[in-house]
Amino acid sequence: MTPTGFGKGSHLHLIDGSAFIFRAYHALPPLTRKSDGLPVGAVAGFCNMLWKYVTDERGQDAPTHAAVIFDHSAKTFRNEIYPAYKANRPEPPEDLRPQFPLTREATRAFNIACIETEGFEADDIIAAFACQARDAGGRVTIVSSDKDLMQLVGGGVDMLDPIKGKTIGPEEVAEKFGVGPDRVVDVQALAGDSVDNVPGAPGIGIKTAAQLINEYGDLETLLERAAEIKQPKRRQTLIDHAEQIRVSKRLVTLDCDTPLDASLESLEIRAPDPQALLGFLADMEFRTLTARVAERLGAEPPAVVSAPPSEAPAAPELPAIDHAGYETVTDRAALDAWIARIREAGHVAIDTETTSLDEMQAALVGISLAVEPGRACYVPVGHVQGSDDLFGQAALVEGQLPLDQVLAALKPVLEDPAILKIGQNLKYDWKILARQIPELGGIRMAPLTDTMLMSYALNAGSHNHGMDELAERYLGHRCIPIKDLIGSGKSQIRFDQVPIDKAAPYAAEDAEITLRLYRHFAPMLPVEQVTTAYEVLERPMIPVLADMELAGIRVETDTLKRMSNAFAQKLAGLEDEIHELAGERFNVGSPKQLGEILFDKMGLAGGKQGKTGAFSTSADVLEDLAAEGHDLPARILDWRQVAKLKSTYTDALQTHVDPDTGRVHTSYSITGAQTGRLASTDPNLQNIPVRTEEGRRIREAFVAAEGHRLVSLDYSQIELRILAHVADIPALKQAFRDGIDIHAMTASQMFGVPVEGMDPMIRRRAKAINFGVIYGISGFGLSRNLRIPRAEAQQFIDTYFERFPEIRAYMDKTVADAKQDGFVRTLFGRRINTPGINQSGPAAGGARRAAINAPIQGAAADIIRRAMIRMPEAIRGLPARMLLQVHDELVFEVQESAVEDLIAAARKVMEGAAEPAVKLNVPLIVDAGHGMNWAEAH
DNA sequence: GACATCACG
DNA sequence: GACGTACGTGATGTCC
Repeated sequence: MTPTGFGKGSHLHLIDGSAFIFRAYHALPPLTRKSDGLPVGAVAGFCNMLWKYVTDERGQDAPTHAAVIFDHSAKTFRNEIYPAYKANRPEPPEDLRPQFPLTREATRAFNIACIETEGFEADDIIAAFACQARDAGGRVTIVSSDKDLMQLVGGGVDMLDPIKGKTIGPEEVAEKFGVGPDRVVDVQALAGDSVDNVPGAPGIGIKTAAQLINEYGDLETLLERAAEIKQPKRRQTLIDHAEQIRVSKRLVTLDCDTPLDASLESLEIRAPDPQALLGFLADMEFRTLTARVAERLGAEPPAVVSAPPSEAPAAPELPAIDHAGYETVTDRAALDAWIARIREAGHVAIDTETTSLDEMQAALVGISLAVEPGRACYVPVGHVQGSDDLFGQAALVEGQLPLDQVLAALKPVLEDPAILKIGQNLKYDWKILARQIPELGGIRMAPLTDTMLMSYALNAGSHNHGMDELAERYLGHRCIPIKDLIGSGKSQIRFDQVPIDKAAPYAAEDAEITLRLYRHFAPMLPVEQVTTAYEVLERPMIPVLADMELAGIRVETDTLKRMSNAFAQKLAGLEDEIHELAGERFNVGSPKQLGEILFDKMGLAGGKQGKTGAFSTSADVLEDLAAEGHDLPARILDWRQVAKLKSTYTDALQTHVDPDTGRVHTSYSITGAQTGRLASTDPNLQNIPVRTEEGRRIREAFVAAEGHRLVSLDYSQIELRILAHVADIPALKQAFRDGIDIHAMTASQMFGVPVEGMDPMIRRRAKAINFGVIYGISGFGLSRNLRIPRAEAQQFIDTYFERFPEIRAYMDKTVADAKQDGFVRTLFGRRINTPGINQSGPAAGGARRAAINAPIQGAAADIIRRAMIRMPEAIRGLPARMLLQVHDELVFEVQESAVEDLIAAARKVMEGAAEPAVKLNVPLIVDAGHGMNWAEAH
């Protein structure tokens, strides 16, 4: 294509390549090329971003010219002006360095101009191109969100934040810097920049700088007239540091005269050469992207081979996932042949299809099996046709093997201790099969291994662990969406209504994918040193949780109904009162309408909040208003509390009582929380009210069966005890050994007051700090929690760290480890990835705090898991069942006569649960209670 | 489906 | 000086 010149009507995009790379690196988990282990995560992210950029629809706004600009070397002319410039930039991570040249290659593969010049920063090159293009009468868009480039905005130049998709024009720049783009460098010169090590004026930030520049017009005028400044400290700073400020300005000012190796014309947009682009992507072994690009370009995708290192024996090429080797089993001979295959292989990947996600209600529709990649079968047993009859039953499709015959044939295999059952979220299938053929005692599958739990042991913190996501991520395969079979929304059908020929490929694929995931993950466990965590903390949870869920807990619907009625009356009364106070009727449940009434109509203080610009009406805000004596917010708080209790608890809980068992059967997610905690859903039984008297009464509806009692045992202060152990804090450890009130001890040490006769207020503050520390405390957070001034909160924290210096050391070490390794570990070896830890900016704080919290919360989760896994054996012979787990509490149902025996046995297991893996140097203490219902037992 | 809110440890 | 600010969850109702 011949260059056609650059001028009016032309539109140049300048892409900040380095920003793309770092963004890609930190956004993605470490990824290596399969064949040789070359790190390619950042290249993958970079290519995905470029591809998204290239394929974005822009219509009229489409660029005519484009270039990606990179930094070439660390030393530039700025180091001659100021040697310390960018001196405190950390070295790029080890696994990122080899990826820099690959990103240049990627850019060329996309056929976009790739620009870098020795000795010049990307920002200056961008500036020079932008100035030239602007002077030639064209438009320029800088694709970056770097604030250092904002000085270039205006006169046909704007910016585009590639992540948020937001255009940055003069207004946005003014919003950020408080001055127009032409004065941005003046503000930056004054404020300096800690990241780039630009000194600026000490004690002056962007706000103050903008105020000064707006007052005096520009930096030179300001420095000349510095003597007129009223604030003495500020005046002296500017006078003393005038030279440093001028140097800073030279550092932040981008150079439009930077020499350029390429002409504007040469940046004209060119279509990529499919061969070159696909060749590069295949070489990088990016399966998904290669396929996507090939499809879009209408080209044949090249084979993506991850050849193993040449010295290793070649692994057999796996057949493609193409559904060709799938079989539908409809006769006894075929089923027996599959059972023989399973026996010979010694393992089987299994998946069940059912009519419902609720395992208590679900009926079995079919079973799929796989023993080797490329080959799987589906055994339909419950597909129906036609509509339901009067009893809600439809006719079975002809030709399916009888359900009971299939189950009776499979039971010996599924329970055979020599045959490994491989599944994805096996707890689901385990529960389904346990409920079948009750006359034969159900099917209790064993031994088990679970690809979802393997992924969790390896990758907790990096991503979720559902099959579709794992298949796409690790096998480069997109599964058939369930929506294609059952639809969605109102027209959704049950799986048993799906025709067998449509169901078979879907179901068989699930078994095959599971098998392939197993082959992928299993060898990684020892390499990543998570085998023990998987074997000890994950895998054994499956039957334990399945039995708890199947047991359920008895809930009295009548009690809930009575409460619902009482709440309804109370709500109606409160609503009348609220409308009266507001002077109009409105939806009390709408924060939007409430905000308008409180803050617009009544004019109460409490400005706008949040990114949506809406008023916050959260309990925090309303409590402050109520404390000032306003009645309306106080009534709203009352209404909210009752409404929550009614809707989430007394109403919703009734719908979860199983009609067959009269009990509520929650479902625990083993991989739902990043730290190793369980999560409870449908319904969530881990957040039943307890903190208020009115809420706690809901627990009265959770009752023991006839002749039984509920027993609750909970760990006392387990997270603080773990902190005392891992951070090795002598004062804390001693206090726990002596069994004294830990918060009172903390207060006594911090404020120098005796524990005896302590002011409850002081103790409350110490308690808040003790908890705050576990969460990665900040002065701001503590001040808000305690409603005290920030300075005071900060003072407490400083005193705390002074008194317990080991805590600071532990936190620093945890964060340093996370930064180096990309993960943290609990005492018991559980690994939690910390992908955001090396980010910069506001997100970094959150990642840092999460990294500090994870080993503590995670170790507590490990301990109770260890107790739960040992519990069935420890209480065998007692007429008792474990029903619920609430993070640090276990709830049992036991015959009246055995209450004390159960408490003794369970307490022994819980208090000794860390051992023998870890010998804690603080005692674990378990408190116990019992009663007719959960309120009494807790 | 996003957001705000609030229940728990 | 400024940034944004306690950790981990799930369910509900409103509003677009």
